[in-house]
Amino acid sequence: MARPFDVSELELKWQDRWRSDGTYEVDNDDARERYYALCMYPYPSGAAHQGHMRNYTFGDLIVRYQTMRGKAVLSPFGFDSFGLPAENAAIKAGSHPRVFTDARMAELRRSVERLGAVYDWRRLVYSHDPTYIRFSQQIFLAFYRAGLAYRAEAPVNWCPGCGTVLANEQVLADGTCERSGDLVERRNLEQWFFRITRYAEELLHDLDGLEWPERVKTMQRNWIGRSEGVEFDLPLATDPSRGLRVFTTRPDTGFGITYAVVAPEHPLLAELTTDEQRAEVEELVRRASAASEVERTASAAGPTLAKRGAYTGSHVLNPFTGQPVPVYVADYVLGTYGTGAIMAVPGEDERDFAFAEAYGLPVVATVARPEGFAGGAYAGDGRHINSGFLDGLDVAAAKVAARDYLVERAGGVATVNYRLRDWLVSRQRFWGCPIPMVYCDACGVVPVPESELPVLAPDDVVMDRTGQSPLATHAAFRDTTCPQCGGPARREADTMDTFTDSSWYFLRFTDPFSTDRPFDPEAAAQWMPVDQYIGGIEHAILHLLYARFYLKALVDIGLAPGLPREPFSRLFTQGMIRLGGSKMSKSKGNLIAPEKYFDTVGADGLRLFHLFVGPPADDVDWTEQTEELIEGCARFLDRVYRLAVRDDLVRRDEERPGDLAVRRALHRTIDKVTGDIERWSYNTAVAALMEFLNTLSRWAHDDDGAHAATFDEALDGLLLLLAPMAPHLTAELWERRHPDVASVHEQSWPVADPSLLVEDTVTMVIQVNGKVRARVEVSRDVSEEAAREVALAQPEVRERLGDGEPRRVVAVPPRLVNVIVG
RNA sequence: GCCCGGAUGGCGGAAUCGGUAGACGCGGAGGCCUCAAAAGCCUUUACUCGAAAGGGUGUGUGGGUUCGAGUCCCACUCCGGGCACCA
Repeated sequence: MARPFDVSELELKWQDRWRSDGTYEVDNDDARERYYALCMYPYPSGAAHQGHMRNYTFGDLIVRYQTMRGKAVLSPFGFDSFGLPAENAAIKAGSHPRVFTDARMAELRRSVERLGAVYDWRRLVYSHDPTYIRFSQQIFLAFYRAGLAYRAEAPVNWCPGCGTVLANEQVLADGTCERSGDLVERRNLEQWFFRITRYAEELLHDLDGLEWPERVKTMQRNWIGRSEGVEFDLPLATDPSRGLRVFTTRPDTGFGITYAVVAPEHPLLAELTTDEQRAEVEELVRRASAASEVERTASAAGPTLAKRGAYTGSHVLNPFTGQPVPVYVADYVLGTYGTGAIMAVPGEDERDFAFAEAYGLPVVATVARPEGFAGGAYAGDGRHINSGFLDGLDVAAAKVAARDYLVERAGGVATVNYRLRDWLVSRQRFWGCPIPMVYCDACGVVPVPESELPVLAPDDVVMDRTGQSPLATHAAFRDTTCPQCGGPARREADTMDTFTDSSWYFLRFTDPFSTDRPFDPEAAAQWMPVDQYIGGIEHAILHLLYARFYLKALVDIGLAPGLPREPFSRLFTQGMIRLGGSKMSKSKGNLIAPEKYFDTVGADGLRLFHLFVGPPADDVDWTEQTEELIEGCARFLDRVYRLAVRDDLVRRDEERPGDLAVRRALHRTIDKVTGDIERWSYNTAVAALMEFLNTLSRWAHDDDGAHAATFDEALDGLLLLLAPMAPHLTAELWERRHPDVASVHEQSWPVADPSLLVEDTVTMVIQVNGKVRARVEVSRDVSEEAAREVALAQPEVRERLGDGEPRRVVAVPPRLVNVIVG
């Protein structure tokens, strides 16, 4: 496609200028109003793909727009540079992961700069920077001192063939290792946890004050999973003085308890299991320990369920009826949630019902079914039946009465339970931030003194084929002396989850210069919270929850005094780019590199495409047609260029009646584009600019010529509105038109003149029985009466009305009148 | 399986508060310009019946609420994201 100008030359010229002028560098003592815009820092997978381009196009639009609105905009860039892919690549190449990672970071930075996205590069932050490692470790130690970090046993995926721990991603659907094909085992290891559950209530509560997409807040609420209920004892049939502790949110259904289920990990299981049942129970426990949690909680119904539970041979007593009910063990009950045991009410719980059906257990309905109810379990509201003293009460009232009964008679305690679990941060890997702990035979677990930080992984390692972390076997790293007693000690060989790095990088951006602490709290307080955070919907839960936890904890333990307790006041989650039906990512190998577009349609063309293709929150399917859409966007930019540079335009001084319409169109466009940018509707903002260009060029090419002042106002307005979207072309055209004035990006964002926004007349729709039959021009402030009269006078209405009177007339002036006849 | 989304012309999408369905663009058709082509410009384009005027149908499926539903409610189908060690 032939362009009327040299795209690359033009764009590179402006990118050089922005870099050398430091246009988008901001200092911490900037006097302007602050604005912190942030795209989630990327994992450096290599040269950018279209998902990155989309992300940074949105982010850069905001940076430039807010700058034109007069703000000091903090726009930093960094890399989430630790992680599994680099380690895998290093194993494959037999090199050090840093070599791979540094190269990929440079590549990605080049693509991002070529897009024309502007950052304060002095503030670059990346996870494997020794300075960053040092402060990540300092924070870990502070968490440890505050009791927020502790050790406990937790299972890992163990591949016996590789002799190493696998990530969930490396375990195939059939439970085998993707590398060796061996069957993966679950093995318990002592590992480090962060006590995020201490903040469960606050993490839940504070969501209310955030300007986040509702669905992300809903996902987080469900993830935290607060439920109010009762914990109580089901007395053992053999010894009623002892009990099986269970948690339920439905104490009201207690009369319907027909069996109980314990998790395979439950401490009482061995005792509950009778000799006749032992073989069957042990078989089930063995199978369950090999399965992942998703597998265990999957497919609650269906024929496979029959293989997923076993009778223990024991009974407990239903505290409501006093009747003995059997105790089962089943894999879908998790040891980590609640008390690891449940009371089963198949009448009101679908999974209990499915299990009861599979094992031939009785079902008792304790809530009256609505008429026509045909299902098995009924979870809705209704009057209680078959429930003794609860009969006749609705669910809410029965819950209270049943709870009081359990508190009195069954050692019950009203409790709040959370689904959220503590955060397991240990990773048996090399390419991550080392956990700064030492194990001494004499002193036990000893933190590395802060003066000895950072603890860095050694460089002289060979990433061998097995993938086992070299930290565990590297003698010079492993063997150390105890900071307490000076005796021989071992270093912790595990590294931290990379989510720990991404949980505080946005704080480091506010002050990446401090060398004695993670960040200066005063500087951070000036920028925080992030005004606009942008990233993929796939981060809706984990990253965004961990980062929220980190900031709250940092404030509480004194590392971030004066900071708000929430990091991201506004969040936008962009849709993903899909190619062939799945997410575009390096790991899937379905990438479309942006480079080829830089030379043809330019960064501006590609940016405009990402803005125009659809709502930013929606997924984009990359298809054959995508190329043509991109060309269309470049075509629009060409038309802007030609209109701006043409010298054969007839410029006249006297005004004509049609000129006002162009000014009105301009101000309507200013109003529309500004509103659309504020509400994340970039696709319609671009459409409005295209529409305005159509109006403007049609008018300017008219034989009468263009009124000079109107033309200049309109074209300048167009360039200003387009500047955050297509920054290179608009900078160039602005400079040609105004060589002595500051750059378009240093101009103020245009403001619409309200007097030019109001129209005198509007189109009113006349409907008969809800179908549009006529349209009439009416005054904006037409009265209801007048609207009604106009409608009834329309021939299309009279024709359908005949001699009769309308049954009803609904008038909504000045939009429409609906005449109901017949 | 559980939690969260989505579905509108040939295609991407618009309709911001329950009030004109299809803005804007892509593609297609016709034309202008040209020796010709590319580029550019102009007209047209939901489907359907009709020569036209005009009529009917239409926002994944089935029901409901309403004067009026793409938008609200109920039930479903299909597609996508997350499920705690990919990031």
